[in-house]
Amino acid sequence: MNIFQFYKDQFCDLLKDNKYNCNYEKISVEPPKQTSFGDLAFNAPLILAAEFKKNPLEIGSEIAELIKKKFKEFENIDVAKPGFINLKLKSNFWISYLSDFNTHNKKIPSSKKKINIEYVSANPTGPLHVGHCRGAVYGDVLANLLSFVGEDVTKEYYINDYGNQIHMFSKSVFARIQEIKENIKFPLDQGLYPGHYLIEIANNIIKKKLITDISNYEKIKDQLGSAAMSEAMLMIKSDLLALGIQHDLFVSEKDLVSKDLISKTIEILNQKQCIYEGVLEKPKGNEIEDWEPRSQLLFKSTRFGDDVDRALKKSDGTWTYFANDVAYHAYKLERKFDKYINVLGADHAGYLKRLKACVDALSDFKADFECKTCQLVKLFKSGEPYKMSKRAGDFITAKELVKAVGVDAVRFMMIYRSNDSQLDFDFDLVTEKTKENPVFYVQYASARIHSVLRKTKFDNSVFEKSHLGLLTSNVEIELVKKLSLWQKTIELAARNLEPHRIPYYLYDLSSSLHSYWNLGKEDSSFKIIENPDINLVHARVFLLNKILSVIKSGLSILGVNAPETM
RNA sequence: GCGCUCUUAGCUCAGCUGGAUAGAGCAUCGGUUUUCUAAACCGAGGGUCGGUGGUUCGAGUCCACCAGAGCGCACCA
Repeated sequence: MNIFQFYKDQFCDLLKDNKYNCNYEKISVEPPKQTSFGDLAFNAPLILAAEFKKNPLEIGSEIAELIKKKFKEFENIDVAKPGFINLKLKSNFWISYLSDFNTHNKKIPSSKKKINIEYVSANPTGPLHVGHCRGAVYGDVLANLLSFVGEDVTKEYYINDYGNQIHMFSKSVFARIQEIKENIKFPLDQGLYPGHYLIEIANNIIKKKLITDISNYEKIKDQLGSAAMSEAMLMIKSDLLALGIQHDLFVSEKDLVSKDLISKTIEILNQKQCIYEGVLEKPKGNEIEDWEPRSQLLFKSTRFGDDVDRALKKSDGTWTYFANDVAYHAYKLERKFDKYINVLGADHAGYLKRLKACVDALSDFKADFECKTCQLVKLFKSGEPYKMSKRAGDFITAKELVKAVGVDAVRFMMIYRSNDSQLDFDFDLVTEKTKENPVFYVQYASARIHSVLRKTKFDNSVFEKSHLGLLTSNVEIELVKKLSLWQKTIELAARNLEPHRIPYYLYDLSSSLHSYWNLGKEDSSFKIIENPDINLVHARVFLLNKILSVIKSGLSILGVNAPETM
């Protein structure tokens, strides 16, 4: 239960019943700035004061009286300075809260939202590199989070397996095959993909006998292209698996093209009068040598908030990449989701407005379509920027990163910052086994609790919950209060698509746990296991179990392991 | 030139649909251990929230302008 939401609803009903009408959207029940203020801060006096043109403190004491009359679980109700009502819940409220605490909220099936989330969608021309990792993890954690709060999530990958780059890729693989089979040196001056992974792809194609006759490139290029791409996709899927990611659906651009979806979609836009033949202005700023004014088929994206209209056809008359993408989004819309999320790298941010524009055009502004970008990741090693290898086409792959620091560290750290902020990723820090490493710190909390569970062999089912009343110390009640922030945290994270709130919360909870743990060193009455009162031991273990369940749930949303021992 | 994102403690960053005295970690300084996992804990100092205006009872949060950083800017994908 989210107690803040619960009391907000309760208090709003109370206000309504007593004719305190206002914009209830503005009313909030939140944790106060300082714990000394109590457990809940209710801002109604500030909102009502404006509405009723009265002193907030005066209204505050009226409402405080109403609350006092109706609710018995508050130990203290104060009206404070600018116009807050601060409420402190009795400790027996927290005890019963703990007793019923659950990490999940049941969601009524009818309120489930169908959500499509597209992420990674890296080109099928080679393995994932480190630059893909952040968006990949962000998208995946978001998917986990939305599933956790009860939504129906489809994880989607769009494969750009069509167009020029695929020809170049296929030529490159061909050159590598020639190099292997006929000792023809790989040409470095023809703009081919130089990366070493192409050798691996070439070898696989030879090994699997996917292509045997290499005498005439033109004759086999389509077959070779498909073979090379499916090899590349195998690489990507294996990289994703190493990152703990599995998509539900892979949509192929080539399929959309072969189903003639592009011209069909463009015709829809045409009927909506969003298409015209026109000439784009020369972009300012960066000089383009071979620029020439050109009449092209254009999408009127400026009507939907874009900066310029966008080309749908190239000068040779074929569809642009964007035209295909419009069709892809039409295909998404056709499948009727309640919400569409698209995760992109910061380097594609410039693409965002035209995507939104085409979705708005196709859906008549009805689709809930949101693009999220992830800022770049800067790699560090012991505080120094990490230099990538200079060899052309060589980069740190996702797999190398996972191999170097482990999937837990990669996932946790990639999500540890707001997606809008650039991220420093330090290879050394994330493998340290000290509290400086947040991954370790949270996992250590899990291991500590497990160690207690092992020693006490405590059986939840035989525990008499009435003994929870033995948890009388302030720190224990504070721990329960911290647990109560869990629901709020995931709801906020899910609503705003901000999964970074979860590791922050877990860090905070772990810190409270470690702190609690160490009390026993100063004062043996705080020892959890070595305590004469067996019922108190059980009550404390019950509390630890609930903390563990939150840590486990949180880490499972992040896709990070919660270890039993370390 | 235009667009998107960022600017909060020495460093790296949180900060909820605008709310009370702006929070963590690192670093610095000082304490706690014959351990229920010290791979931990406790304490101290440290701030003109990039700048200037505006909106209002109230702005780190919203708006405008300015400055700095990152990313991107026909037909590629």
